[in-house]
Amino acid sequence: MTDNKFTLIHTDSQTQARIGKLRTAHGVINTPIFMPVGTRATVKTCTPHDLVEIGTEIILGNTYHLYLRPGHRIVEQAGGLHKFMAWKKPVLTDSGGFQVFSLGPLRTITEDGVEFRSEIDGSKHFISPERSIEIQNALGADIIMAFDECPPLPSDYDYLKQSMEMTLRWAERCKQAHRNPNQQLFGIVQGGMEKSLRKISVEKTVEIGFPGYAIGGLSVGEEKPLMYETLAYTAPLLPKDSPHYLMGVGTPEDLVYGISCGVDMFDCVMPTRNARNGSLFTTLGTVKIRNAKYKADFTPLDPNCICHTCQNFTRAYLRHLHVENEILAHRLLTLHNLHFYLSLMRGVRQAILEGTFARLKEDIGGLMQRGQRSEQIETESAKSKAAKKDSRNKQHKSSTGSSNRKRRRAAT
RNA sequence: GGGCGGAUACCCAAGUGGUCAACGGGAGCAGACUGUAAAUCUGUUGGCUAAGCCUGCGGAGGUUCAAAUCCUUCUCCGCCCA
Repeated sequence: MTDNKFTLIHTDSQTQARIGKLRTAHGVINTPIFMPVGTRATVKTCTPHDLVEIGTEIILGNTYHLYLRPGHRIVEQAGGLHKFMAWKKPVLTDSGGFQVFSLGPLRTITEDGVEFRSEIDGSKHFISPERSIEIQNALGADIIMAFDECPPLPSDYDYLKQSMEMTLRWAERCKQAHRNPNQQLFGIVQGGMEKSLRKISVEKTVEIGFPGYAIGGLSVGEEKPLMYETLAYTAPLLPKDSPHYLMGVGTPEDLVYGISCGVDMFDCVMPTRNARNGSLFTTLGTVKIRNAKYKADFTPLDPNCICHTCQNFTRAYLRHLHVENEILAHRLLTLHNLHFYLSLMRGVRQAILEGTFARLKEDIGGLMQRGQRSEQIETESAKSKAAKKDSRNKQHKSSTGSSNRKRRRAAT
C-alpha cells in the first residue's frame, strides 16, 4: 500500500499499545481514540460545538438509520453528513452490519444481502454490500465500513464459519463497489469466539486489502474473560501499519485492555446512553446519580474532573435534574461521560508516549486525570497564543475597531 | 334535621363473601445498559425471629367455617332537600 494514511508514532515496549495519527479528508485524528456515537447524525444532546469543547476528534454515524430517515439522498443533497449536521471534523459511518444483529427479529439474511423490516413503519428494505456502500458514499463519511454480519450469541461453529465466510465475500463486494477515494473503506474481522475462524478471517480480510481493519462481533453478550481472550488473540494478528478498530467496545477498562492489545480506535454508546440513564463514569467509580444518597450532596460529580459539568454543578443538582427528567440533565451528564472517555484516551496516549502505560494500565482514574492535565496545558497554550495574537492585532488596529468588537460581543 | 353517594397501601384507583398482603397507574427505592428500535428496560415497595407468622381495605361491634366485600353503629368528606 503506497498511500498509507496511518502513521505509527510509537509502540509501547511492554504491551502492544501504540500511538499514531490517521489522516482523513476532514483532518488528522490521534490514536488511540474514542469516537462518540451519533447514530442519527447527532451525538444525542450535544451540539458540534459541545463535542469540540470536550476534545472530540471524530464521531460515528449510522448507515441504516440515516438511510431510513431522513434518507441518504437528503443528506447528500445537504452536501453530505458533515454539512448536514454542521460537524467539520472526521466522521465514520457504520455499514448497518450491527443492525443485522440488533434488529434480529426484523430481518432475514441471504447471500445477497439483508432484508430489514423498518422498526418505524414496518416497511421492507433490502441492504446488500453494494447498497450499503452506495448509501455510505452518499452520506460522505471519511471512514466507511464494510457490510458484515455480526452473528448473535450463541452461534455454533458451523454458523460462525458460514457467517464469517459470507462476511468475507461481502467485504470483497464492498471493496468492488466503493468508488470515492476521499472515503477510506475499512474491512471487518468476524469469527465469534473461535480463534481458528478469527485467524482465517484476519488473513482473508487482509488479503482483500483495506486501509484499516475492524474487529467486530465482540461484546455481544459473551463473558468478559472470553471477550478479552478473543481480543488478545485477534488484535495482534492485524497488520501493524494499519489502524485497528474495535467496534462497539466498551467500558473504560475494556478500552484500556483493548489498547494494550494494539487497538487504535473505539466507539461505544455506553458513555452517551449511560449518561442519559443516570450512570456516570468517574475517577471514583460509577455514580448512579438518581440514588437517594446524592439528594443533598453538594460536591461535584467527580472532584477530579475539569469538565464543564463538574466545574459548575453539584451532584444534588444533577440528581434533581435527572429525577425531574429535565433535558439539561441529559446534556450535562452526556458531556461529562464523553469528557471522561476522551480524557482517558488523552491520558493513555500520554502514558504510551512516556513509557508508563503498562504501569498505569490498572489505574483508570489516574490515566483520566493525566489526560485532563494535558488538556489543560493545551487549552492554556491555545489561550496564550490567542492572547498574543489579540495583542498584536490591537497594535495594528484602531481603538474604535476594538471597541466595536466589544460592543458586538456584548450585544450577543 | 332528612336523603343519597363515598372513605382501600406514599398518591390515584380496581376489587363487592373464600383463589386478597389486595389488579392497574403514578411516585419512591435499587439494578441493568458495550458498531443506539434505548431520556430505555428490569426488579422492588405493610411488618417480622421470613418456604412461616403477624398486622391490614375510615373507627367500634356483629353475622359466617371464612369479611376489603354482608349487618349495626359512630366519625369524616361530597352532593341534594329542608
